[in-house]
Amino acid sequence: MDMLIFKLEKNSKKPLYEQLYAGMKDAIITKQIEVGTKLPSKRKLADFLNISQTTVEIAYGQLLAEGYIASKPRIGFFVEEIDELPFLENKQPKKDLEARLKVSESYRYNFHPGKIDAESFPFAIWRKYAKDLFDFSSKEYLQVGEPQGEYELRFEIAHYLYQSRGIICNPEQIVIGSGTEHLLPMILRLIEADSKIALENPGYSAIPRIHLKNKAVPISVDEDGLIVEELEKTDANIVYITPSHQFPTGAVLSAARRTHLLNWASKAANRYIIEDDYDSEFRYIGKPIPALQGMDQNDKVIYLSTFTKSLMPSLRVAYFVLPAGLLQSYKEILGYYSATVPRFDQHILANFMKDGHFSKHLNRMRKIYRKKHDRLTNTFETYYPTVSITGYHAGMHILISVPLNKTEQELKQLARDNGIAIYPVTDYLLKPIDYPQPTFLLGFGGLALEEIEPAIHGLMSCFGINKSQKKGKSQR
Amino acid sequence: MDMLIFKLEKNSKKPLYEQLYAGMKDAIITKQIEVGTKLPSKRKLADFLNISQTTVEIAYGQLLAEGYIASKPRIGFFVEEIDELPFLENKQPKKDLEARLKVSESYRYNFHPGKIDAESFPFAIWRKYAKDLFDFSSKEYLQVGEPQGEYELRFEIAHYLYQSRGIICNPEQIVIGSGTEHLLPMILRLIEADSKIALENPGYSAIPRIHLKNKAVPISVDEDGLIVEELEKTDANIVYITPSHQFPTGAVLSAARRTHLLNWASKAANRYIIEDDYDSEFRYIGKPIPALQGMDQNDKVIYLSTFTKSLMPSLRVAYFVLPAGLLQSYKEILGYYSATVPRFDQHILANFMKDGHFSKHLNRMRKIYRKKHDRLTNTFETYYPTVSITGYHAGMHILISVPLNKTEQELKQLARDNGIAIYPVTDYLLKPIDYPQPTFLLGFGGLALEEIEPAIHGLMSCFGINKSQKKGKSQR
DNA sequence: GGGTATTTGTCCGTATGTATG
DNA sequence: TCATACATACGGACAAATACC
Repeated sequence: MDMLIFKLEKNSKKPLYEQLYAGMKDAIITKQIEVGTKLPSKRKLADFLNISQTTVEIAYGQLLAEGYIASKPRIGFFVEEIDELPFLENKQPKKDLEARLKVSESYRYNFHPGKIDAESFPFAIWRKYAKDLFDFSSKEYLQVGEPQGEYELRFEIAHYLYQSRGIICNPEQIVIGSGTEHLLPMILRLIEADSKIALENPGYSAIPRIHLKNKAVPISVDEDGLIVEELEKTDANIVYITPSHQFPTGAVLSAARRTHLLNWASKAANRYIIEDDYDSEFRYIGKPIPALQGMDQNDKVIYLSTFTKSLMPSLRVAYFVLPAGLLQSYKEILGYYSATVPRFDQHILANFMKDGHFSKHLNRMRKIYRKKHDRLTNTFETYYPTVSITGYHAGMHILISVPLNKTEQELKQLARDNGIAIYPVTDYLLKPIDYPQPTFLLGFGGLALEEIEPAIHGLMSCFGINKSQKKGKSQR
Repeated sequence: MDMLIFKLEKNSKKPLYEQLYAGMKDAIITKQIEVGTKLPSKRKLADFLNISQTTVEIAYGQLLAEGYIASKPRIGFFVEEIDELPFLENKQPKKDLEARLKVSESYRYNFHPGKIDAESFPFAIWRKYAKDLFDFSSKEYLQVGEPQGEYELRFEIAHYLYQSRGIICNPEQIVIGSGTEHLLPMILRLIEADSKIALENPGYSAIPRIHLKNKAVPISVDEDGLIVEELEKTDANIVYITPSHQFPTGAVLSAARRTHLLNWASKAANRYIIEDDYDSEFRYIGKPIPALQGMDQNDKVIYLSTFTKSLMPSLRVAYFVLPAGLLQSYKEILGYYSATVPRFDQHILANFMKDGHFSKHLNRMRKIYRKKHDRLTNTFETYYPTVSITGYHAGMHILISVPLNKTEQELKQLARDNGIAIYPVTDYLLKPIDYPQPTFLLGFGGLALEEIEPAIHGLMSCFGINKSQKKGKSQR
């Protein structure tokens, strides 16, 4: 005991027992105390160190719990044999974490379509819900949850879908997962092993890559959305579509095409429509576009959506709604899959929605994004009338076509060299399309309102496009 | 103390101590607790109810002040004789909280192999880290994160793997995702489009279902683990294996087989080994089994693991470590996938690990699970010597074979009718195997230590197996 | 060798500091 | 400022193991 010299600092921010615990653990690991040695008794050590018995007791208790020592009741504590790991020497060289972290985000202006307005997110409220959850949740939440996702969240989603999208479903039809990219393969497995899937061209780029094996069929898109007539000519039996705001063109599937599409699906048992409603929450003019799912009478539409845009990308919560007819197959084929979103997060979100914060947030964001959207389009219309804009009036991005003779990749690089990130539409092509002019996606979610104008001016100036002189009205 | 069931609601407007006080007072008045009974100590009760000692103290103090209990310093609190008040009849009817709670977990004893010991989880610490994260994290965490997962978490995992599994890798090789079921398809896509995968039989049941399309080849398992000779005779080029504790048999892949397997892999460019190290953290005798990955010289082993058992299932964090040679293909083929675990959770876990809580927790849990494991095996050895046990000495489950002439499904149903859930090994078969006796998995993670003996007695009695008379030592 | 004092881990009630809202 | 609750720390009571006489 004499050699056990611990420097305990009573005024340290670390509690006494922690210091004692750490010191002894270290001594044991480094073999300063041999295996089998009897440790000084609680009282002895407490006396020696001028601390209380309880303090020693807690420290010993911790060592005991972690297996460093063993207790023989009424005899003493003894140092245990530690499973020695032969490779514990020479610590791993520390990587320079800081340097690494700087790499990712270095753009002055980033027009990434996946960015949201983080500044306007009600972080304080979310934090409160998160904290409350950890305060009040039971340990049951540590165990594995329901495969389809927590009932409470599915309930809130069903409620939300009914209120804002006119979709009638019950929580049993909803399946929660992390990200549409991961839900889609599940849906495909559900429908049929060797389906042939039709995709919008251009379209959400991750999709074709997911399904290289299922030979994907590209279908063209015009200003009325997916060209259903073209789909009919193929032998695809599944179509993945973004009807309310086609990604990336922004086209809305016309009413005629909607009924046409539903008819197409009803003509064969193995035909299905996967409706991705990823950003329908943000629509700035006219009435909200009802979901295809709501018009479907034949259990043909699988509705897919996500909180990525409407809340935050990092939460990774997405879901699909199964038609009643597919519920049984779901249970047989996919029933064993565990939901991929941590239960804690599911409940935070469910509580957040239950108290109305989600709808409130959507209403707020709609206004904010509308302002950004208007600023963006107005800036182009006012200063750069030669740049044509498509994909108006909804979502969190638009498409611009610039009257230049350079390639999209050249222009993209040019912009990046000037600290501006833009995204060529060709990145989203499954099959080449000849665009008359270089065309880019501009996502405006991640830019502050005041940044939008300077960002556009910056972009145009590095493209060599000058401001038009007829600078009439500035913006609404 | 066991019968003292209080329903404390943390989010009630009534303070905790008030609820506790009222509950105890009620119990004393209604004579549910006899006069003179020693109440549970502050610590015990606080622990049991998951509240602080002080809270219990205040409640006891109030009871003390009102004369319901008396305090014997340093001995305990004792129920006092109460002048009975005649007008205190018919309390409000008991809420059927129990009924509601029963819905989800209707088994008295559930031997599910996926359950962990939630009671021993350091929830308070986890909660602190969660809260801190929400307090101090920036809004940047709302945006989408790195595809492979947050660097900080990958860094901690790399460190952990080095320290405890002898695996040398850097964070760039690690990919984080939610659940091994979702990571596996990614790995398969990475390696080759039309690989043929070999699986252990019996083995982790979700795997074959994931890969119905890739024709899976079952390979038998004996007491030394996967029979590599059998693998060699097939044309499979990928093998999925659980070397450190075969699921479900518990066999450890022998040293000879290990080198044999690595040799097999080195013989063709497209051969790979997927090493699932799902529960290697818990090993109760002998030295830890080093990972195959550490012995691999040819970039043939993809190491796969998860926090499901070592921390909690509901977090859904799993990861794989790519050999350096596959990094380039990863970036090309899978680089666009977003990590599926919410960034918040990734950072909570990373911070938790950084401060050493994860290793601490593992050491603690190893001890706790060892106790349960010993209790489980001792009970069988002592009372039911005709039941043979396999899959010893590691993990969170064992295998038992019962000397009965009924089918496994019959016995399973029999047990369930008696409120006990057990899991037939045949549920994990890819190809039928004839077991001489009905064989079941018993996962002991989710049962409290004290529940284990009664659970076994209950199970055996409904099977009609009597206790052996030579009840020598009860248990160690 | 049997009784007794001492040592020991375990359990306990109490007190104080601190964070939160 | 106050109520609530948690973390930390103190010192005594108890019973079993041990050492001593």
